[in-house]
Amino acid sequence: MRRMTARPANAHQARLLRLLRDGGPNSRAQLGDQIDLSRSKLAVEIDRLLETGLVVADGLAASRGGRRSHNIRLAPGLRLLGVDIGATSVDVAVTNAELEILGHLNQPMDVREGPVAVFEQVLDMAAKLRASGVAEGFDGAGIGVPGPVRFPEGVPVAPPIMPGWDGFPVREALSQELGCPVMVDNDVNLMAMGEQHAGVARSVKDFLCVKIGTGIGCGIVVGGEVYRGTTGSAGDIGHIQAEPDGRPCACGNHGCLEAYFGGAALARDAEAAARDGRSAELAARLEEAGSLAATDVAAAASAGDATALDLIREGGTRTGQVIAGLVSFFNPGLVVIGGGVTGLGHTLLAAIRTQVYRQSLPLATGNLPIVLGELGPAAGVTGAARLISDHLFSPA
Amino acid sequence: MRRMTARPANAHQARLLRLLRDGGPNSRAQLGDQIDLSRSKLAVEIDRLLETGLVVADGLAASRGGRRSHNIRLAPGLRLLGVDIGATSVDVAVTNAELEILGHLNQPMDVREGPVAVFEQVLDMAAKLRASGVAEGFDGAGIGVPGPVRFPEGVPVAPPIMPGWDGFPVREALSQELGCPVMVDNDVNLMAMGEQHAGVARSVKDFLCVKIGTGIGCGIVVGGEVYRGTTGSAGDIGHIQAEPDGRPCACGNHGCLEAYFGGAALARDAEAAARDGRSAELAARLEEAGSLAATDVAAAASAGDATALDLIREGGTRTGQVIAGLVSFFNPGLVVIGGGVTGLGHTLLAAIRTQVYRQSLPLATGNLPIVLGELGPAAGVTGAARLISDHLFSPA
DNA sequence: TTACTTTGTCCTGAGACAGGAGAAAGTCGA
DNA sequence: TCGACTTTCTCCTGTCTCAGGACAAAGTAA
Repeated sequence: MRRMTARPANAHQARLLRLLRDGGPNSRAQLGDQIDLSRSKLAVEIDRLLETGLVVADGLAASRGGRRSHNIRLAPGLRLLGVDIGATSVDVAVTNAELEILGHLNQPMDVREGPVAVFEQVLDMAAKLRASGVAEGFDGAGIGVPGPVRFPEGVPVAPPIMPGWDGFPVREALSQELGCPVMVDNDVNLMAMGEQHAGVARSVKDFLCVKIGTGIGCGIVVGGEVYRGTTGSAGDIGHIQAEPDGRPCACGNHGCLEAYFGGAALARDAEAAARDGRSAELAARLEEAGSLAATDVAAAASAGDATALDLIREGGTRTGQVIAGLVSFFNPGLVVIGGGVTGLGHTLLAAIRTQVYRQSLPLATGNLPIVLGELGPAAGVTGAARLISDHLFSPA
Repeated sequence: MRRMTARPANAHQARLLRLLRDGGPNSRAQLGDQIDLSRSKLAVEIDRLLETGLVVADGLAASRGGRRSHNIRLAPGLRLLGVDIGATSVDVAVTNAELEILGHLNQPMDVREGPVAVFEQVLDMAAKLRASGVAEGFDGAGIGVPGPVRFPEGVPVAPPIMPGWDGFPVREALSQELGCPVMVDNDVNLMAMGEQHAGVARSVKDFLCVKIGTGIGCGIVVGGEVYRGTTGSAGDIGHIQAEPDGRPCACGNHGCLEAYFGGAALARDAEAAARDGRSAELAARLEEAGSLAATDVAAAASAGDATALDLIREGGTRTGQVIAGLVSFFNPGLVVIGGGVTGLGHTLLAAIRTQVYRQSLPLATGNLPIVLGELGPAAGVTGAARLISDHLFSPA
């Protein structure tokens, strides 16, 4: 299948494409209500978009009391690839132009095997999705990686948990393999974009999105745009000090948040609790599987195991301490908690909330919702699709 | 004198006014190099600005190898009032359109006396400056207050150290008294804008500006714009927890940064050190003055008093701990340290730097300058003038 | 004096754009 | 079934924006 190569010719067209992406198919008249353009100019720009094939006319809508309108929608054949590379697993999904997920695969993976092995797997998964019939090819791809990225070039920099990835030209390499435009970002930023597009953060301009997976990171959205910092490491909160002179951390410092919580720390603490007899429930699970993961703690907690609940509460309290500082500093309109560890659910959320509401300034917490992400594993891939669609729907 | 009431008619004119403000007088040709407009369009807009009186033609510049150019400059009679209200003193200054300070007064003041008394004093100071001949009237005024502000309305909200100010319509009241447009903001944000306009932060897009005065606050600049947060309390870092279960703080919590450092805490600790005999130097000063302030600690330190130096180092370390977390989170391109306590100078700066460089992520600190503000007390009033000039130089 | 550079003005044609007129297509009540 | 009214969409025209060429003005350098 011939892929879309067209790009909007001007800002008006870009605006229209984004309106159609975020609001779904719409008539000329209703688009006119959302954009500051005269009917005539609007008609001209839509005609041009129709010519390029970026949008299509799609039948008549129901009457709203007068002549029925022609529906305009984004090219139905447009396909985006969203890739969310985690520390221990990878998500690959295909979306249409409205960022609706048409196919989604998740596979275990070890990011430490390096970019070549990982992208072989990713391309294989993409091929499987193509074979399943949801796409004949891709018009663009967004990639999330679990570490800081030099965003303009799409290159990971100094990723602590990703040896072998430093400086690897992800964007360029994948763009060649896939034959379409590619954008690369931090996985946490993509989760924030996903929740902003289709999740709990719709219509919020300034918010934080805390992702607790193997490590802990935070997506920062300012004025509706992801803020990435000067070197692309903004939001790297896993190594903020939670306890002066506390536990040693893999990063070389002491007392980092990640030394106390996150998938890795939680698994280690759970194994310790299983071994020294504090929790029979966890010990049984360790016996069975040979090692423990965050999901085991979640299961033990929902089975009522007191030690597991304590581990979650303590981790939530530590995380809440750090978030409380960030809330005072950043004064967000919303805090979203997401990532693999959200399986810990409301025990975790309650601990975080308690700590933040107790410790942050009343003015900053007065109207501050702290909520779990609503998209789960779809957040990352949706955000990835959104990243590349923002790129495709910009004037060339 | 008749004040300027004209405002730029469109974005081009606004852009030109800001170029002239930030770059000084300039020829049409050189302005054309900095703005994306054709010579003809540029000439039309400049002619219109000349008609409104917002800019004036000001003689011929030296030849650059051809015909000499006419200098264009901002209206030389334009006068802005910059007001920086602190906890214990107030700065009032007059600037021209290029934000150069033409007159500057500083007086002690107690913000707790409430807005009516304070503004009486401010208006009196403004009248003194007018009487000194630097201004015949004001085209606009920027006001900084030491607490959070609902920015669009120009109203302080829930200011902890400013009882009686909550909800006082500062913008409206002063606009009536002065008969000119007024904008109100947090004093820390104005300091950041000042350092950005004329100080160490020129040409830096994303930076933090930590102001250590009576309390401790932080101005956040994202993409060249001050970020104020959802309710205007962004940057309120004085009550971030520096020590779990630490000293009680006036805010009701425990272990806040302001319980350990800032003008108020430093004075209290110094008095304690003087009383229990740890420092003869400080004891002598306490004897003499009846109370101690941060300046006494600074003087004792530069006289070589070990206890005073320790107090500064410890405070700097605490502050550095908090800033380290913010640097990991925000990944700024620059950190500016300012406020009254900068008299403590390089002892303080060294302690902060040590802590931040030790504790933050290498990627975030790799190229991160941490420097003292360069404008001193002029930062706040310059920022205030800049705030109102940004407003005046926006399309009406 | 001549050749060349820089600055600034004038003019024209291309395109952007708003809004009126009106055709097309529908609803609804009598 | 008919007429009044609404909504959608197209076409047209006049106004405004704007870029860039031509050219005049003013200077430098040899």
